[in-house]
Amino acid sequence: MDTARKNEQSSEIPAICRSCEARHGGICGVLSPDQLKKLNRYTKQYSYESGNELLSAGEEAHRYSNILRGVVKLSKLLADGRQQIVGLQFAPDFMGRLFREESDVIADAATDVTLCTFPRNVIEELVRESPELEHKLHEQALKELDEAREWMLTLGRKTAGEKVASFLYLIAANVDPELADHDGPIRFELPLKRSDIADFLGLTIETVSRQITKLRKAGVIQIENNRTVIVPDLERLEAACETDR
Amino acid sequence: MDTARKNEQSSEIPAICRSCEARHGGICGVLSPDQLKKLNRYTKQYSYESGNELLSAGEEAHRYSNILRGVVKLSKLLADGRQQIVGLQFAPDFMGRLFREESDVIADAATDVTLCTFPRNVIEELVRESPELEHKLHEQALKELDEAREWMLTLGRKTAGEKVASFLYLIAANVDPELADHDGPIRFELPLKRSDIADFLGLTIETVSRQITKLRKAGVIQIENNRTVIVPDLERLEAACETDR
DNA sequence: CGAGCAGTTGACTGGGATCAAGCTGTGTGG
DNA sequence: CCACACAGCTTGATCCCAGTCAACTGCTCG
Repeated sequence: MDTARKNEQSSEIPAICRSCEARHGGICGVLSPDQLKKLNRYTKQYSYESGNELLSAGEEAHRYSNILRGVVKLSKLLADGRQQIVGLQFAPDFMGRLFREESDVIADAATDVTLCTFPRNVIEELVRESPELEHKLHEQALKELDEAREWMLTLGRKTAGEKVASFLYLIAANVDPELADHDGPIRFELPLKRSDIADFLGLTIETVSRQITKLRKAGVIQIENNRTVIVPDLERLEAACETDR
Repeated sequence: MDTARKNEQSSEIPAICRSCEARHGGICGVLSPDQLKKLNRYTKQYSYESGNELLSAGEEAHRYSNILRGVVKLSKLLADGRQQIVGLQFAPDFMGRLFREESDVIADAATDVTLCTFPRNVIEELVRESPELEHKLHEQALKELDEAREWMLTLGRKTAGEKVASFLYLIAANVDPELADHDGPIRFELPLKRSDIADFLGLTIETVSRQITKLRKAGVIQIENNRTVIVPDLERLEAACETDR
């Protein structure tokens, strides 16, 4: 019977995976119990404190990862130290540049982070034998491309005030996606400190600070403890993302 | 015999595909003769003059395309008309956002463009039955993501002079990839007019013009006819991409 | 208590935007 | 053939937004 077969299969799923939240949204969701068992033989979990480097540019990445907890910032550097954050990744995203020896971005823990890591070659072999896995990763890449392009518009054409509003909106939407059509106030922790926000927006920390103050004085947001933000009306914040001229 | 079999197979490739240059670098290269024949039943070629719109944001894309000739710009708009180019595509790139009803970018012909187009559902069916095709498209998506992130660094952290140098360097490298380690002068046509360059760099046309003049006076580039550029020493141009402070 | 990090605020500066004029090539019609 | 219009580009004068430099607050940790 079908349900019996399902139960039998799921009983073969490694215990550590069965209790793993990343399995549902993450790439492991498309793997068969056998594949999960194979992968599980080589996985290792690591935890990092906020600020630690997970992967540096040009370094050969021996392992890929799922993000189980926390926020990872991907950034790029110029020779003289100027920095730009080019992506943020949240659980249960897959992290790592497939089909390439080395990464050209730096990955840092923006918050405390836990990763479930696997060796390059194991993942690449699984990708070869599982079109579903490749499809899943392909979709994630397209999603990241959409996000990067949206962000290029922000970086290239928005004012400082609009940039800060856009960042807050991005976090508000990402932290609680199901609140998108919810009308009440939204409250969340910023995963980045001011200097990271500045690196994300192509601004300085002073400008970020001033624009946050401005949004606060305009009543669009409220601030607690520098890191906790309350958005009383998400639509007002959304409007601030592109009307500041 | 193997070679005989190959010849027999290749004789089944549709004539129009056999003479198509995009087949080698493009996605069609991974398709079997049978798949090519199937696809070929639904393909249509279209040509567009520079400036024409190929696809508008929010519009449902019924067809995907290979770019056979020309340069396509992908851009995004804000409500008040501010524009940002978020990607450039050259032959033989594949064009279209897979697995999504509608595109969130506008595609315009930056130069005269010829496309080989196919219906959405045919491509998506081929992707489902051919892991090689999905892999090829996945790799292109990752390449575009790398490019987008490189450009985010330029948009967020470079000065106007560095931005313009970076753009010229990008074109010089893309137009003639095999000239990468070639020492002599490089000469090429800019595929974009000044206003497009400005939209690509997040600048105004006046600033673009001034910075081009500055590079010309510094001897980094020479200009003929506003559109033709000569780079006597690619390394000097490369240096100008991130040392302008 | 002091050291040090994160954030805010103020005064001043400067790079790129804005506004405006002029230049150059190209096509069009008399 | 010239006169004209127009689009693409350049150059100049001025302005303003965000960067820079600096001082200060608040918090945490030793």
